[in-house]
Amino acid sequence: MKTGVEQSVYAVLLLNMLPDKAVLHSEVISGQIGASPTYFQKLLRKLVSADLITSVPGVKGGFRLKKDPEDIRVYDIYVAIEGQQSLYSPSGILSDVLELEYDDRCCVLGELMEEAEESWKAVLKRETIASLAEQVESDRFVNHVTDLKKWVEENMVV
Amino acid sequence: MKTGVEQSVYAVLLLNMLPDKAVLHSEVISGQIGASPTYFQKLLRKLVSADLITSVPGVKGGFRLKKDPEDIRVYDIYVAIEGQQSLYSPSGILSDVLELEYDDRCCVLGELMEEAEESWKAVLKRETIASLAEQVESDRFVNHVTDLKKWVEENMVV
DNA sequence: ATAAATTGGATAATCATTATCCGGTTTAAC
DNA sequence: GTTAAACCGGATAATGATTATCCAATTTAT
Repeated sequence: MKTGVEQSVYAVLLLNMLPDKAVLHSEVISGQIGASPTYFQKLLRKLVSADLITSVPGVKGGFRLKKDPEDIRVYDIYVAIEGQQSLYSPSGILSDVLELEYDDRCCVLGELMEEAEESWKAVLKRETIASLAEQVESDRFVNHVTDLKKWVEENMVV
Repeated sequence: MKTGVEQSVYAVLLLNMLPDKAVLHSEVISGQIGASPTYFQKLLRKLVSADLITSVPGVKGGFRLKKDPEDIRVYDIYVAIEGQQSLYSPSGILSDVLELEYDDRCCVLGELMEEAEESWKAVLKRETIASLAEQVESDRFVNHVTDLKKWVEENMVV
């Protein structure tokens, strides 16, 4: 998996710590995450296009969650960033070898890989931002999270 | 997934059609699969290093299965080609953010991705070359497979 | 001996991801 | 209004992993 997805998940986790109506400037987020600011904007925009977060233009602008954290699955973020393309893109090798018709392109290996991928996606669909946030708070990181929340309050706008 | 794995699986399926002690020249295989001959040799060598196939050097040399098809899992081929590296390589972003100790690097997202990957691998571990070959034979491709077997007999050595 | 195959290393080409730049639009504050 | 600060979107370069090529060395059947 590409790092873009990982960074995006953490960005959404940060936005989830915002109080109502507050926003976070994109450079503030990318700075905290340690990502390239310009590239990170592209990622944020993909999240906007996917209706996961909202953007506020202009001075005092920034980004904010659009959906409830319970309604944002890790899988949604994955799709928003990487698109619907699957991990496995069948090149139709065996199809050529066996001179199959177009309908049969979904050959044995393709079927297997598709099943494997569905199994992979199922795990990502199970977890939401809310459940992740809960883990972060309840687990071993409680102290650090309070620091992080303080940082969010210091850097948020409006 | 990279095409190298896909090509390798089909190569092993081809080798599985060989009668005992016969071998297939690497360029014959890559020609049938439609892969770059020189790069395909690298793939075959990885399969050799993983003890999945055997190579016979010299005139009348080539490649042959080393294990029984029942003992070659699709997952074995995947690991042979791509190595143990996981789909998800945690960049430790949240670790930095939360200033975690090294032991805690396995943060929430990392654990989730690991579980997803295990689920993905499980499907690949389930299927073997033997079961794939069985599907190919029993399914809709029976006619084509006999053609393919004829081709193998015409192009094999010894 | 010779021809034909694999072995292994060094190296180039290709492609997707990541990163940067710039002009345009929106909005808060003066 | 004017200005400053933010997002928007397209074009484009840099990076890195995968794929591809070449070449000398080794092995083996004829």
